[in-house]
Amino acid sequence: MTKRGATLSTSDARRDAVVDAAIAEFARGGYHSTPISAVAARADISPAYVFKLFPGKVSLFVAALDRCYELVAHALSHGAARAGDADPEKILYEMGGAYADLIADRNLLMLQVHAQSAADTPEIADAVRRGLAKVTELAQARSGAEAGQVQRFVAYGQLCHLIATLDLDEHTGGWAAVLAAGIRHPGKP
Amino acid sequence: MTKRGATLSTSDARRDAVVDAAIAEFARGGYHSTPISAVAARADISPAYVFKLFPGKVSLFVAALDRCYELVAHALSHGAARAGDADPEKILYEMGGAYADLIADRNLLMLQVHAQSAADTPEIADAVRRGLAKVTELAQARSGAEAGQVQRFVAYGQLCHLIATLDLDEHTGGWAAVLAAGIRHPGKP
DNA sequence: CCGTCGAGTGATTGACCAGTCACTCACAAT
DNA sequence: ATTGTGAGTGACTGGTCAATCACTCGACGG
Repeated sequence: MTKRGATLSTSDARRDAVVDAAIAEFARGGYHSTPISAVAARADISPAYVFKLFPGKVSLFVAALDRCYELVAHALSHGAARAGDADPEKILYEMGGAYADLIADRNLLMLQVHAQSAADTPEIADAVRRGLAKVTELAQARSGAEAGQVQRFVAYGQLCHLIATLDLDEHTGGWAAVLAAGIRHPGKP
Repeated sequence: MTKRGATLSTSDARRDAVVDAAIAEFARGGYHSTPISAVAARADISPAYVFKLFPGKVSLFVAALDRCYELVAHALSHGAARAGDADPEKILYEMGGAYADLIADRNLLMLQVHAQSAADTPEIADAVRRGLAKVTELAQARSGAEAGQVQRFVAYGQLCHLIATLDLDEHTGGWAAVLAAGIRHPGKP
């Protein structure tokens, strides 16, 4: 997290704004089909200036991804806090609910999907591993659950990504209802 | 499945070869960063001829994806057959094993990952939904398992994709071992 | 021997995009 | 007033890629 609230030079503020724009744009188009100019336009600056704030396209994507996992970790942490000191299963359930709330707008979710697909770029793969490590360790530490429960937690998170990406719900067909059952659908209460 | 073995004009044989090449190349680079010329080179034809065999890049990708899900369905079907009429849980377990064997070379796995990321193209999203419907219905019908078990089956399949994409194994760190526990790692016995 | 039909290609076009560079402009300190 | 500094941009470059088209070549029937 860049030190928001601390004295903040204009260019650091810009950098943060560009990261926000990058999350939105990369979530829409993915890494390879999102031009820097789209991010620049959303942040209301010129494409050239993006390259003064970040050394290249990859590092901008990585910055967006780092921020994404930061937000996810933050949400999970709050979910765990909300559950208090219930049993592990219940704490994981609350964390899942907090995650569902966070990704309701789909940006953070799609960014993760696109990142997985772009993981042949080593810097991106590293960022995903870093983020996933943080999330996994946080889920395990805060819930006190066994490894198998944490594994299931992440697996259903991945399933949730698939469901959201494909816009599945019961009206898509019986098979879709099987996959989506009990998964809080992003964008719906 | 294209009628392999039936009398087959030269151009149909080419089309099949191009689909094979497309699976390999799209699995490497994903949809947006794989040029048609790469597929053409692997199939030993000119890029121009690819456009005579397929109306455009999207339909080539969709053809590759359709074939991918065909192979997956075939593998699951064999896994189910191997299990005989054991209990549903055991049949699903065998199907999972058959899937792990199939995707040992990662091409079919990575193609699915890339397809999910490219699902903002409607034709691709349709193809993924079609394939996933086939797989889900097959798993349910052949195993006789309840919806919840089938859902878990697919969720762990997605987790398996994540693990393979990021090359996770126990030596990546403790958190990776949590996620990868009991998952047959592609490319290892 | 000729025509034609399908396989296959070379060359090109038009668009797009990552990254660079020289430049302007506003402002602050001396 | 002058100078220095950092924010911000316009214009350009080199390269890539999807798609098109006119073309060649060989096989095969008459």
